[in-house]
Amino acid sequence: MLDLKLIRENSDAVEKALARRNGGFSVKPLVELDAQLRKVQSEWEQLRHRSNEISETFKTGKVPKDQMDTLRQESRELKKRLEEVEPLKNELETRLVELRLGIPNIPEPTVPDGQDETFNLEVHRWGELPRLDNPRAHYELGTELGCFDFQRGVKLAESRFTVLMEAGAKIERALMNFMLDFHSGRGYREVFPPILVNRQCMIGTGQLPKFEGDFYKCADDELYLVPTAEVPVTSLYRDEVLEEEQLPIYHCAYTPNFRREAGAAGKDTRGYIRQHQFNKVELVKFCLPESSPAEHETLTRDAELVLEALGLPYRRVLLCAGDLGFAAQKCYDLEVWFPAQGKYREISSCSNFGDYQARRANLKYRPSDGGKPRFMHTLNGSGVAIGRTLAAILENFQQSDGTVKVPAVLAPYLGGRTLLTPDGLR
RNA sequence: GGAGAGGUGGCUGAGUGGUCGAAAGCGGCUUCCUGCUAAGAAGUUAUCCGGCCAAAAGCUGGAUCGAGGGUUCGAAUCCCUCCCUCUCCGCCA
Repeated sequence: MLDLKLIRENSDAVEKALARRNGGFSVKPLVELDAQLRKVQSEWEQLRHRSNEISETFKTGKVPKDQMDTLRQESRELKKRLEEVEPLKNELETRLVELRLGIPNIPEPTVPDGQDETFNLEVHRWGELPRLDNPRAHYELGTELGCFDFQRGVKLAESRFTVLMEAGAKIERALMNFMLDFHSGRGYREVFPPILVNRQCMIGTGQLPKFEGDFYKCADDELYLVPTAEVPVTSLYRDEVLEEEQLPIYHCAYTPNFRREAGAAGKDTRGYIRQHQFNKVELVKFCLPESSPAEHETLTRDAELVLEALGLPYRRVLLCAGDLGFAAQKCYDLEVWFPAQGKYREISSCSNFGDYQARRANLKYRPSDGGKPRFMHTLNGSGVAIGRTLAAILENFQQSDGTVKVPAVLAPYLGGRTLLTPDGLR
């Protein structure tokens, strides 16, 4: 959510900044509604004021008998008028909030222009690409090695659900534990949040109300399956005022994630890249406004270190304004190399949200100089997506004999076994 | 799921129709005193929105005692609906 005063007083500048995004967002209707609301609010306040005055005179008990009825009458008339003005005021307020919730964050100045991912800027690359004559796709290789059962996944749920079998399940679990241990050893406090969350959480981080169709919802309970751990973890301190000394706060969290992939028909239909349910370890930071740019860099770096520890070649990309997520003001994607596809694919997305989510979720801190509570800044990034990591390991570390060398850092989580063969892990 | 109790300021907790944005205590902040590891005294201490103001300060209006509605000139207080928490029972990994 953007600052209403900022929109009101700099609507042209805000409009211009938002124009860098796709989607034709305009604050004009919001500015008009705001002016209208303030007019109505002013009348409403005057009515309430007079009404309060009348009550006040009663309170003193010094009202002559003959005036009491007149005042009572006036108050009743005020109330009648209020019954017209108040619903209007409420309606305008509701609409204003709805409009505000529908406005995305403003791209930060260092974010490049551009409408789509072709305008994203590569920041750097890491790792050597594997030399493979005929790299096989992770889904073929993984099925052969008994890691995936795609058909039965569909039988149990529907398309884009997969059963991980034996070595596949074990490596997935090893990755989960490895990433959690990795990050909690680097100052990220581990949390394991609810996977069903209420609507307020989804609004707080920016998923709702704009993207209603993208998420799974429990019909009878007004609860949503989390599309990312970002949602519950960012909401941890919702409606709280923390002390400045408590910041920054770093959390890491594993959750399964659920996405309807509504707009993704035909994309990545084969394989383990795009699932309705997938595992991810997420990093979330809460910090002071002035430190969020630096925190963004270190958070992204922490995600990169996971890929480096695993030995997976990747590149970092700075997203252009048109490719930026709704709530983000700046975002780096980490893309891991998929030899069979011959391209880099997103495996982590690290965003700085500024105070955008903090306004929505009401995340504040009290400055140590004793000033008024202020909105903090929030950041998060995948640290990293586990399913895609498994797929990348299969593709990058496959060998000519059909086996896969599993990264050594996972050995402690696999009973020391790091060679994936058709007969399982050895 | 059943029965009961309850939701008040950063916390504890009083308040059953106006004198209540709210006692008291704790905590926080400021000043004073003293001076040595702690204590005393006084004052101060919620959030949000609007207006005046270039802005801050300040002044001023409005809202907020779980949420929404109702009764009344007037609601933390009375009535209705909903949500949540706690205790006991039941059920259950």
